[in-house]
Parts: sequence; structure tokens; C-alpha cells
Amino acid sequence: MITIQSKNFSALQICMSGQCFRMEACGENRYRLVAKGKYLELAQQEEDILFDCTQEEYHTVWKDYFDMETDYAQIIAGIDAEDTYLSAAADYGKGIRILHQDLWEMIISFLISQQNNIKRIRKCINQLCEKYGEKRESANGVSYYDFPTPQSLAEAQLEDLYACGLGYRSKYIHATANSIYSGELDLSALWTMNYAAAKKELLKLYGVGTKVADCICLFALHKTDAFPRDTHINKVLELQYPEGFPFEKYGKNSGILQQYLFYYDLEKGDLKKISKK
DNA sequence: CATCAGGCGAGAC
DNA sequence: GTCTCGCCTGAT
Repeated sequence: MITIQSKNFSALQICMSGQCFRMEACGENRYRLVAKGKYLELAQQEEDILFDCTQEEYHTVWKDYFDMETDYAQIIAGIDAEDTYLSAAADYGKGIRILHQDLWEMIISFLISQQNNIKRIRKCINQLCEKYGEKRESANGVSYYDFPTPQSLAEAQLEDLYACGLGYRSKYIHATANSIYSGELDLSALWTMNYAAAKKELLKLYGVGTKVADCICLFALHKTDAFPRDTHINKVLELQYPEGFPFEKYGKNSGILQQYLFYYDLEKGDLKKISKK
């Protein structure tokens, strides 16, 4: 168990921001995550984050995964002070970080995310992992399922994928898994490309459109100039940026700002639901 | 019962 | 190129 001090890190916000579907709360200020084939528990008390792992594992795996070396406060400080909406959104979600997630896992996860809600996305992914992922056990004895390999999903029967509650996305996963497992699309090549080239390549996958491709670019390839446009963001752009979002001003930070805008709108929607009850 | 959830592909034009 | 339409499924 090691403690890291960090400002602008909120395990809760990372968990709720909908970029990582395999991180969840598991008690008071406690969270668990399966990523990089590993199981991690963390706890947070204000600026102290307790990682339940060795020093070495933190430095070789989690420091990069959670993007700990990036100064998000500085990015937020670069927001135009006259943009009160963006300033409020960034302040609200200042603990979010753009994770460095697995490319293959993000492709499948965001295929599932389309026209879907976060609760059901998690359920679908968990079912896939339990059915097709390898069962493992952490150092402290917690059993978990790793994310399925390209081979395991490529070899899955379409009807069995439907049985995981994936709906019409089943055929996208079936086809995309086969494209990747067969080598028709070489994932390793994407790492050498810039944002535009990587996106163009991802769009060749059946079921991957502009929005899903942007999510993969941002959350796996860490192309922070990618700016995924979903229903929330489109609503925000329409209401707050009728003249268009100032991409020229924010450049490579646009994708990070997108996350603040997305999370702010998502949470406000949830608050409305709660107040109705 | 309709509508919506972090859209996409297919077909019409 | 742009537009419309249908689509699995569960929650409200």
C-alpha cells in the first residue's frame, strides 16, 4: 500500500466521467479497477490517494495509467476567463484525468457505448468479461475477470454475443473483433499515427463512426485534440457555443475540456433525476 | 405506451 | 456530400 499526494485527482470523478467502465466504487472513498490485466484497489482522502500495490507497480503501471505526470490545474488555468460556462465545468470536474487505457478494450467498450447508457454499458462489458475473459486472482485474493482477448471475441458466436444483452451492437463487435484478430487492421500501427490518421484508420472498423473513433483516440491513444461529440456535447455546443467551440484557442487541450463539458452536463442531468424523487 | 441512452450503417437524393 | 430511418434493450 503506497500513498501518493496529488491535487486535481478525484477517483470518484474519474469513475463517474464515463471513460472507464471497469472502475467502480466499493465502499466509503474506496474504488476498484481492472485494467492492464491487473486488479487495483484505491482509497482517497482529499489529496492523499492510497494505491493498494507495490511501489514498483505504481511506477511502472498506474502512474502512466492515471496520467499522474500531467498538470491538469495548468490546463484549467489556460481557460479563457470570459468563458464562464467552461470555467464552471472545469472547476466542477477538476479531478478528472484522461486515462491511458487499452486500445483494444476501448474499441469494444465504445462500440457498446453507442445509443446506450453508462449503467447498461457497464453491465454489458461485465457480462463479456465473465463469459469470455480469463478469470484471475489478485495478490490479496480477490478474483476478477480480465477483458476478453481479440481472439476470444473473434471466435465467439454471434448469437452468444446477443445473449450478453449487447443488442444490435453484437454484429459490430463480431465483425470488428474479426478484423483485428485477422490482422486486417493492425492496431500497433495506430500508435505511430497522428490524430487524423488514426481516426481515419479506426473508421474502417464496422460499427465505428466518428464519435466512437474520437473516444478511442482520446481514451486509448491519448490524442487530446480529439473532441468526441455525443448528445450531451451537441446540446452544450448548441446552447453555449452557437458560434462554435474555440478549437483554435485550445488546440491539444480540446479533448480534455470536452471531458469537463461532458461530465458537467451528465451530472446535472443526474441531479435533476434525484431531485424529482 | 412513448422516449431516451456518450451512434451507426444503409439507402435515397 | 447530406439527410432520414431503423435498430437491441432496459429504465422512466
